[in-house]
Amino acid sequence: MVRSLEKVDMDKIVSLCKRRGFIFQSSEIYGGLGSTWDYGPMGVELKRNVKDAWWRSVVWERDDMVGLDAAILMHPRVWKASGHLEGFVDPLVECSWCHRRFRADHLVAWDVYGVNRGSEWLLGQVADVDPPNNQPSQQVLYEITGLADKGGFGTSHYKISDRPIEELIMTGRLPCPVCRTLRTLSPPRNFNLMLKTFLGPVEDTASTVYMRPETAQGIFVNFQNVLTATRRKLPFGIAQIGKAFRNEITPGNFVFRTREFEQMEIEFFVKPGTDEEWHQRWVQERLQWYVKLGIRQENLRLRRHGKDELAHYAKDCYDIDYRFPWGWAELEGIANRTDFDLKAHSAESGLPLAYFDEETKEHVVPYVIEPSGGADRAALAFLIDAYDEEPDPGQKEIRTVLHLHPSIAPVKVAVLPLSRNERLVPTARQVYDTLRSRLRGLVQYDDAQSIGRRYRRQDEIGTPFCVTIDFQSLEDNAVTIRDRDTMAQVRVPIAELADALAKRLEGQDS
RNA sequence: GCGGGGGUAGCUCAGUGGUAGAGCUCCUGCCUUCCAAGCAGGUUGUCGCGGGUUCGAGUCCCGUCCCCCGCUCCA
Repeated sequence: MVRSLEKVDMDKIVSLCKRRGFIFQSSEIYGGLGSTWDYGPMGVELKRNVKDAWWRSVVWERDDMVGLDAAILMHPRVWKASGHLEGFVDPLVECSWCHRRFRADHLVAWDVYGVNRGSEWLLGQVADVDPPNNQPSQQVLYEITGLADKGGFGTSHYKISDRPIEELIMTGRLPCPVCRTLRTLSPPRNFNLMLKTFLGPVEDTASTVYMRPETAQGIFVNFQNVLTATRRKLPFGIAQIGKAFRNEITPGNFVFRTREFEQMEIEFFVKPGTDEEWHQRWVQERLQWYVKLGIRQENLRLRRHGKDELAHYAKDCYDIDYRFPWGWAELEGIANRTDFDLKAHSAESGLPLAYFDEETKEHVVPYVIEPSGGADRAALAFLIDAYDEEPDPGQKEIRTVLHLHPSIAPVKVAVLPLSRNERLVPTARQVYDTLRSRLRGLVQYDDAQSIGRRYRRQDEIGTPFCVTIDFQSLEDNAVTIRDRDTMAQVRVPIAELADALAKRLEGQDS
């Protein structure tokens, strides 16, 4: 079974998602609403399975984790304390000539002075985006000072100094870092990435609240509650799955970046000093989760954030990236948030948020390791990685099949009578009824059209096993189990069918 | 926000001013044996939306929404 990424293009995925009921565009009959998507009957099963697998892995299978489900709407002061009100703002600068946009805080600017006989004068200004070395390039210097025409002279004649970016932009003498045009950069405009709404029926008197931009804060503000209620000792973690909202400037790539999305977040509280070790452990733990559920290792990578890339709360961060058809992109970030959040909420609320260490008889503010993944992104990655088109032996048709791990496949088993012949129906319905009650997960019944067509339909939604009832079944009380990946068939007595299927579905779990 | 491409049946798309189409899918019936099979039938459209020009608009004009690629960013 060779699955190459070249076969996957997003149009085919999007098309399959709609055709088979995985993902629909939201509000489609009204022309759609940008960046919002609805999960159909297959999609909701897939996404639930992904979330369940995550929950099982990080809560049920561990003894150092508990769960939580906090409200989406929280007190506005939460966002003041967390820094989102101030810091979750991208100051954007736009060049009116080339229409490129830059984050002002990613621009680095220098004044360039010429020096002659002890006096100095401003030759010009230079901007660059995330330069590798903290200096403007020689080429840029020549262009901005016009020295190239005069044959140029050495850098010893320059004096370079940093200045606040905003001030430089206002002077109009700072060129666009890409097209180098002068006087075209707009003043920085703040894009607050939080969605606002109003609490209370009358808009003018209602209070402004925010739709949470991350589920994490619900965990931090409940830290003391959980600690008291569960009598946990460090280290321990709190897991939460829930919707979050961000006014992304540029959403896109199907469900990859949307303004409403679902997070699977852990805040793992550890003693200061042990945080770096726990960080490494969680990075490996989380990476292996994707591998275990079937994502090919070569399509996954770890990427450590550069210092300049870190969020305002983070000391260190690794991304788990997946090789999407459009390139490497983040599935999950595992950050070391230090004691930033607990201390911030403690300061804002005036309440101590700390842990009493019985050994040292001291209060400590735990450090926090945060594995934070996107449920929608994970589901999409599983879908893409499972997608395959195989040549159909003997036929010219291609077989489209999702090689989904059984535990996340939307339909576990399909029950297919060989034909609609009425003699087959009672046995087929009986098998269907039994499997529905005995198996964990969705079981489908399909008797429409030829058996081959029905196999292909199930392949396309990634159903691991099909059970076929034929006329011989009426004689020997046995049915056929057909394997999605190999298309091989084995005959099993009906009495043993549920166990045989359960074994196959769970046997591939590890 | 800017540039480029696009929106016609469930899907992929054809249709450059004159009766809305094709392939696949889907549905019904027949078939005692297994991989989109065969035979016989059948359903499907606010041509993204709103205006305008015209005797007549899927087609031309204006506006608008949405999708894709790029610039940006994160889960």
